[in-house]
Amino acid sequence: MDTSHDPMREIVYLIRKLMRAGELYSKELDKKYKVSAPQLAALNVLLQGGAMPLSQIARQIMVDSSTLTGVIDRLEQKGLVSRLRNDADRRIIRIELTPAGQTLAEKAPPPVQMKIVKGIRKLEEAERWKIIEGLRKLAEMIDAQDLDVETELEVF
Amino acid sequence: MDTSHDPMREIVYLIRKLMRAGELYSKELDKKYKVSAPQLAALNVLLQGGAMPLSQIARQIMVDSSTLTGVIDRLEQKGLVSRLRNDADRRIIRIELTPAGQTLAEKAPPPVQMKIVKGIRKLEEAERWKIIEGLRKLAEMIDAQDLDVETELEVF
DNA sequence: GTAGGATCTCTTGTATACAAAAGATTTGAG
DNA sequence: CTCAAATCTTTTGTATACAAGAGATCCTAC
Repeated sequence: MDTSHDPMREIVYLIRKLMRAGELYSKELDKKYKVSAPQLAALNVLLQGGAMPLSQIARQIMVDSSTLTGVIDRLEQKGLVSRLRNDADRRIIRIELTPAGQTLAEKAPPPVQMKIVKGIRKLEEAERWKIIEGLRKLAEMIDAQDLDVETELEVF
Repeated sequence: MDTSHDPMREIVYLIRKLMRAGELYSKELDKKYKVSAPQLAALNVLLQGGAMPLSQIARQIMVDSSTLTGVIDRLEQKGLVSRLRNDADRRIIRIELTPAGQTLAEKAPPPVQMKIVKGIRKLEEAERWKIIEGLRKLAEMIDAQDLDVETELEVF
């Protein structure tokens, strides 16, 4: 994709590249630790926050509940978490780490795009802050707007 | 996810958020134009570069060939592209836009994360360049390294 | 000319992802 | 108290994604 003349396209291209790196990192994690990045993300949330409902984990790692159901299924099959029906409100299923899950969550790398982190580590402090500020601004923009494809036909 | 005290985690969190925005944007595109973001990306590459083999499209939009097979399948079912067996080298299948595909590729928004683009458009010129430079650095880092999960256990 | 490797596409298997809707349960309005 | 609305998890359907390998075809040595 030729991005040499359009800053807009270049940013999008670069973000796409970062996304890919994240996906490849997940595959690598899966090979070495037998857990994917989303699975590890869930384990980490549980390690930090203790047992909690599925919906709360979903919010924290920003995936749909229906997606997380499958993720938790696979973690349960591996014996890393267990489901507990809440007696006070029987709609809620509390997910908790098993001892094996706790051990893995403590020793495994964080559920993130490590290649990116490696890259960031090599940057100067000032560079790092420039990136953070830029990304924060983008994230704010995304929060503030709603999705609206229709009105954007003339953008490019 | 609490990112208040760790710049590393914050960057990763923000990138994750941008990734999600891209996915949601694709769903929205699909609803309005009946083509997803990867499908539109393929159409755009064809619009820019003319008919070309599947493998070349895959390289340009940075997906695996096996992934693109399915994407092209769905575009073909919708009558937006057609497959042509190359006579000189019968392994190669040239993908080309149909008239309908051409029309759609010309009128649809670019195959990108429009929410992000909308955000970027609102930034000052200087801000914009800060972000681009930061992302470029990250992308360079990612290019320069190989994936290595094992040695990263102590990072956090 | 032919055997072995390289290349291109497709198939199979697994894991995300979301939307929409279903099922179970709780809450709230009247 | 009861019935409708809201909430939580799961199911179903569709679309990415990659790895590994199969199948077809081409190319190179010999």
